[in-house]
Amino acid sequence: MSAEERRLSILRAAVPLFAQNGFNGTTTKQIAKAASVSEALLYKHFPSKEAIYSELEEICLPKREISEVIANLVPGTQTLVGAIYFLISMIYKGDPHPRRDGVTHDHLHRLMMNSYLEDGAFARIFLDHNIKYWQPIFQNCIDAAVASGDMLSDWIKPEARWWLAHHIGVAIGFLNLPENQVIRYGFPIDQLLDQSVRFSLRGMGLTDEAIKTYYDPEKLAEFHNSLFK
Amino acid sequence: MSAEERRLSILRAAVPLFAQNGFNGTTTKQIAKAASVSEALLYKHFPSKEAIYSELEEICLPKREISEVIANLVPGTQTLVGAIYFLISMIYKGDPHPRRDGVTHDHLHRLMMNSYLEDGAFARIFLDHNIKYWQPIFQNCIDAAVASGDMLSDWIKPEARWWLAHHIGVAIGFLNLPENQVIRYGFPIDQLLDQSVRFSLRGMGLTDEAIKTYYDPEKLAEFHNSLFK
DNA sequence: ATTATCTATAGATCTATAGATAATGC
DNA sequence: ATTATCTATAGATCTATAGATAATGC
Repeated sequence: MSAEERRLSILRAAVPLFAQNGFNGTTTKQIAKAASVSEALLYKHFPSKEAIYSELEEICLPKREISEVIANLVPGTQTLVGAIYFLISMIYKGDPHPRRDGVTHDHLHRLMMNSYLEDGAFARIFLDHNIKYWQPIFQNCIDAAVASGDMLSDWIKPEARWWLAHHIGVAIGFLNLPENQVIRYGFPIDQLLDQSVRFSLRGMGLTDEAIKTYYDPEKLAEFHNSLFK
Repeated sequence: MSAEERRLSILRAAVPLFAQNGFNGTTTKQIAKAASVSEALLYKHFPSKEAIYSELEEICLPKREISEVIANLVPGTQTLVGAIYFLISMIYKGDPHPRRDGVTHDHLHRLMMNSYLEDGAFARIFLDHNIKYWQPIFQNCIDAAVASGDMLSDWIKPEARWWLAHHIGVAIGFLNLPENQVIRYGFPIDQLLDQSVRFSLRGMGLTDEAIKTYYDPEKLAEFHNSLFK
């Protein structure tokens, strides 16, 4: 195996371990075993365990930017509703078909959450990468929705509209990581995505009329899946 | 020092360490040093490092339940708005004056976040404890707000109203833990609490009219502080 | 006498390196 | 020749315990 291939295979092997057990909970021995190499070889490719950890982002960014598909849709209320549904369901549940070979959504999510408890470096790289694609979509759609009267233009900061929807997605994903349910919502968990999207759309300032017109969870779930064909 | 006193002093010393560095990032040596005792003594009071970690909750629950103050207010829209503001600001920023000797809000928050990445045991204990006080307040206030026409009664599940407001609080607290800002909101960070509360109130189904009438951030900040006198 | 505490250390494990060997490509 | 890889191990550190000593309260 060439140096570069081996390097990547080590990183791929390290992702699930660091994701599940955090930096301190993962040993170089575990990584070596998962990558089927000796511990010594790790240090030929990386100066330290710390270096392996900090270079994980290299294989965690998606190859094909799915949000590009959305970027080509006509900006408007319908697209906005779809984008918010898509944003929240992607953060919460991830891709139906993973787009990063071997790196699942759960791994990525846990690496992000670990990062927020550390210096945030990994999270920053990942968010910066993604926000590039999302920001113009949201901005244009919001402008269009406001112009068409579907969205209130009041006290809310434009960026707060999508960031707080994003935050709802992060929260429902994060707080429901443990297998043993921590939060007892008092309603079936399979309604959580729907409730969160509606809550966010209304919080963002979309009128209840517009939500009724444009938010169709079944159609959106279909649309969501169609993006991954 | 008596056995019980020593036990608690060890737990108190361990909190900042586990909070900052997680379970695997904390050593028994560090705990012993922070508690000014020998490592051997730790094991007279606890069977293992794991046991120290899992018993931290003992000193993390507040002595005086601040939400009891709110429970005595008249249920209604005004109280609901106050309670939501209070809930979110407490999760995000914590008490102005810490109520758990030595255990700061930041420690508690980090222990919670670590727990969600583990088995959720600590988080479950803590949430169960608190929800007891909050749930009836929210339930009664929402009923009253709906009855008075200040709150829509539509698709939203009653429990989703407060849980998703709670989630917003968790998210803004969690995603802003790193000293180096990860999220670039595009508006001043000191407006984040206000934006989050408004977003939540609207998402919950409070009418914009009711928000205008009952939500006064300055009064609420004052009220918030008055609770800790 | 009992309780609280310490010193010393066992035994395991962890990160990282030194030095040797096998495989590859010119 | 160069590159990829391994075995073996140094040196540090980690959790936990054994056994001794100091302090306390009847």
